Amino acid sequence: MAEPLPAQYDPADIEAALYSEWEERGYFHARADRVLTEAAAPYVIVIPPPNVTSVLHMGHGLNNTIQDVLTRWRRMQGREALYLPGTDHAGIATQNVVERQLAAEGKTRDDVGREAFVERVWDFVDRTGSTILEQLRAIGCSCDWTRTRFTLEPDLSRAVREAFVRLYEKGLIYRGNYIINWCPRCLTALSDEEAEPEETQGRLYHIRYPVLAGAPPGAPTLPDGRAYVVVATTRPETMLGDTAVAVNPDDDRYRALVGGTVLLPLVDRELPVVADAYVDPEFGTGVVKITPAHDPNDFELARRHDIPALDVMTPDARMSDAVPGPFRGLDRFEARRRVVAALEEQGLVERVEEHTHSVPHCYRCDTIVEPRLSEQWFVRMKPLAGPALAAARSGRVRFTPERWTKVYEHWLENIRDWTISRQLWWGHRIPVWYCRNEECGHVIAAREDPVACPRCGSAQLEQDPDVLDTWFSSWLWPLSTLGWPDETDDLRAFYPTHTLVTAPEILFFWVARMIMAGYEFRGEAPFTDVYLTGTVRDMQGRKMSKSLGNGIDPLEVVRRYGADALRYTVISSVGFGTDVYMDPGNLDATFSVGRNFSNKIWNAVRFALMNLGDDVVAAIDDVRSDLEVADRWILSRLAAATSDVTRHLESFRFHEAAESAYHFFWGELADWYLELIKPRMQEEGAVASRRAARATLVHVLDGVLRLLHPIMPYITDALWRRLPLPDRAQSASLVVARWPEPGVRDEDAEAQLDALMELIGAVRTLRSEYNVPAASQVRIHLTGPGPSLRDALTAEERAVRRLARVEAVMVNGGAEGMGAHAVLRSGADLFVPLAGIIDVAQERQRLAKELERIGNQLRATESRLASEQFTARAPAEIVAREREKAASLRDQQRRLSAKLSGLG
RNA sequence: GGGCGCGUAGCUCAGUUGGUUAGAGCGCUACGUUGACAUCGUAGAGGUCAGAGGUUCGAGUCCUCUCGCGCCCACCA
Repeated sequence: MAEPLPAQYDPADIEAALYSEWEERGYFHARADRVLTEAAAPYVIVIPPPNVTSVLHMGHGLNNTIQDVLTRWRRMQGREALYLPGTDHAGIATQNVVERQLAAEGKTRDDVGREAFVERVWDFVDRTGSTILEQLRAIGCSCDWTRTRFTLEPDLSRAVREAFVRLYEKGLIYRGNYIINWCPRCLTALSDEEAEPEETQGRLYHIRYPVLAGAPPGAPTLPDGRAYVVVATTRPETMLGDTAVAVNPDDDRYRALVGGTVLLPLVDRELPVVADAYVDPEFGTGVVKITPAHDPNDFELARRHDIPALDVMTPDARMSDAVPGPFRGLDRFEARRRVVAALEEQGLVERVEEHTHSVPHCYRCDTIVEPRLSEQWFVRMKPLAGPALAAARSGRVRFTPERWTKVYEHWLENIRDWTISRQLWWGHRIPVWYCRNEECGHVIAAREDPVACPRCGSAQLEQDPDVLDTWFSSWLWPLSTLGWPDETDDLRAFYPTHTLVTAPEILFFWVARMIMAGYEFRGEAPFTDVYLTGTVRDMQGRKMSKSLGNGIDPLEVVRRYGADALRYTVISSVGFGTDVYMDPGNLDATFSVGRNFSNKIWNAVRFALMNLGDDVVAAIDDVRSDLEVADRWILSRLAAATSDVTRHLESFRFHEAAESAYHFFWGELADWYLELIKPRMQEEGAVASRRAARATLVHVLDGVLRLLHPIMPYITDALWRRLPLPDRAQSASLVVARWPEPGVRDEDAEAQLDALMELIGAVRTLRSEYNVPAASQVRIHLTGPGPSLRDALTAEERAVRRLARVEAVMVNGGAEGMGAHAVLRSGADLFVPLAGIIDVAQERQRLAKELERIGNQLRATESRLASEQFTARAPAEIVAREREKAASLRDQQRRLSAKLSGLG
């Protein structure tokens, strides 16, 4: 016999060693040739690449555990399972980290220069970039580490170039002057998705603009006699860049003003007044200042009316030299104060209102985004959106929970062009070169760095200084990680992938764009299912984040309770598409479910192993004829659990899958079956009974450990290896063992055990209610037990005696003297002779209350049965059930009444 | 301004197409070291399923409205 297991489960004893072993044996390695030449069915999950700078948090813990559960489960089902890991270079995020390091040395990126800076980032990434991947190992993720990818590695960069050039050649990538979201701190453009609106308390300033020509009749006048109109704005500092004023064409108040001019205060510029339907006459004063260079709507309006744009800010959002002297160089918010002060001095501020509106913030650094006129690269999205939309509508790509489909569709239907250039250094350099030969000026987008201009032959080429949005590499991830644009074996074997597990926050950033890229570059969606997880939040409902300091470190949880405890807890907390709440302040309570369950598994199996002894265990099929009712019952329950867990995993109902396995293991196997067979295991004489119990036990443990393995890989594999399996497995580890087939239910055995458990429960309840000391034995009398209970008693009376501390079971015994009384659902009455312990008055009261309850139920049931609508329309089995219920209730009523009168 | 989601036991949540007595874990109470497990066992208390109407033989589940939370989208300066 193997070494006995320690009584306390210590995950640290087994986890690290097991993981190395799994990895060394190549269990996580998927082989393309099996798919291509042996027709193995693949199952592929490509990891949402975490930022290369990040450290594991509970969001990853949740996400990657789900991915690993799916991967391990499919692997056990015999699929060629690939869980492909990797990291994202995360343009802004990573650049920020290194810039902060430089700042600590008192330097900026410009001080070191582009080349040295990028080198420094690579250094940093090389040193720290594998942290998060190591951490994924610690939580047990069965990734194929031989295929680890990084978005900025050469192969993937080649994919990025290929994609860019193809789109460019198709005319889907263009460069233009537009208002984009600009982060004045990161000094780069942001996509619409990267600018996050936040409700902000601001002010609405009403400013008087003197009218030069076209003053509306009755317009108010300034002390100097000039007429004026009032313009409302939330951003007075931008008025320095006003180049027009607009009103609604249907606004009668300002009809005279259209075509006239006003004078821009502080600057003394003459501004034309135009009419445009964009202006809402209801809002503010109905007169809008137009600042084309600093507001996207104004920009569009200015285009329509051919109004020039005047940029009045520097990239870091200070006022530029285009504004009057006193304001030059001022930060935008300081400029706002000064502008307002100057206007007040001149009596040009009519009033200031409090005003709540949403202001876009940089998703990386939370700085208020500045709309800025600049030349950027864009992808035309409309043509790409079509197939992606059709995929969702046809169900080719399924979203779980389904409601996300609508959100996805809505975004695609209203898609806008994607700003893909970023003014950063860390990332994929835009593969565009400009010919500096003035007579040529050719623009070249190329897969390979060109040495000379293909048009004029000049060697004076200059590459675009910008890099591409990080998501421009991410959207190719399922393709590029498998080798695209080359036609690799991996690509042929594993594309399209199967399940994408990710957070809904990046549905637009990433998921939708991947689907578009999949169709555009390979004519096929990159995956079949998208499972959107909830967000991990603290008890106040706040998202866990580093800055709030409310996070839970998954590694801390692994250290304290083990990876399996973490995984079980997380999986069982995953409601269907709802957020997950965890208490960072009380890890013991939060992870008690998983920790306690791990310990239970450990001890139950340990007990089983101690009892199984050294003899060879028979195969279940060799003991069929000797199986007793308890054996048949647990086999039937295993069949039920197997089909439940499988079904729930198939529909992404992780909570239910975890709970089914948990309930079977703890509530049925440990609580009942192990207790039921204890005597049989130790009996020397009854060879067949013992042999059947041992065979069943091993078979059931084997089955349940398999069911639990995807969720709790370590403890299940460690224990499974110790099982004395009759046909010592084909495989040496659960990782590559087969997922069990459901097996056949045994209704008869289930009915018997239900009755038996109910009887034992009833006796226990009585003992507890009447404070019968644990040590004292009682006798029970049963009148009219049903057939199931009768059979069960014949087979398992011993169990009743032991588990309920009963010294004798008397069937058909009448009422004798005073007795406690319980009504069993099976219809049997139970009397426990406990003379001298029972409070008769209390018992009478109890019986009366019970009678009333039964009377109510009976009335309800009878009236339902009396209703023709019910008998006519309800399904036959429901009606039959109601009839049985009524009969049973009447029976109970009769007995209780007799009992009550018997009490005197 | 549109759209979506949530509200079930003290807490965190399950409850798949409407169908027996609405479940789990934690917490709480009582008893218990009966030879796997005190990270345990047995028993128990605790719910007008947010509220109001409706559909139905039957509603936690479907519909309408109200209240309270949360999220997403949107160019009202």
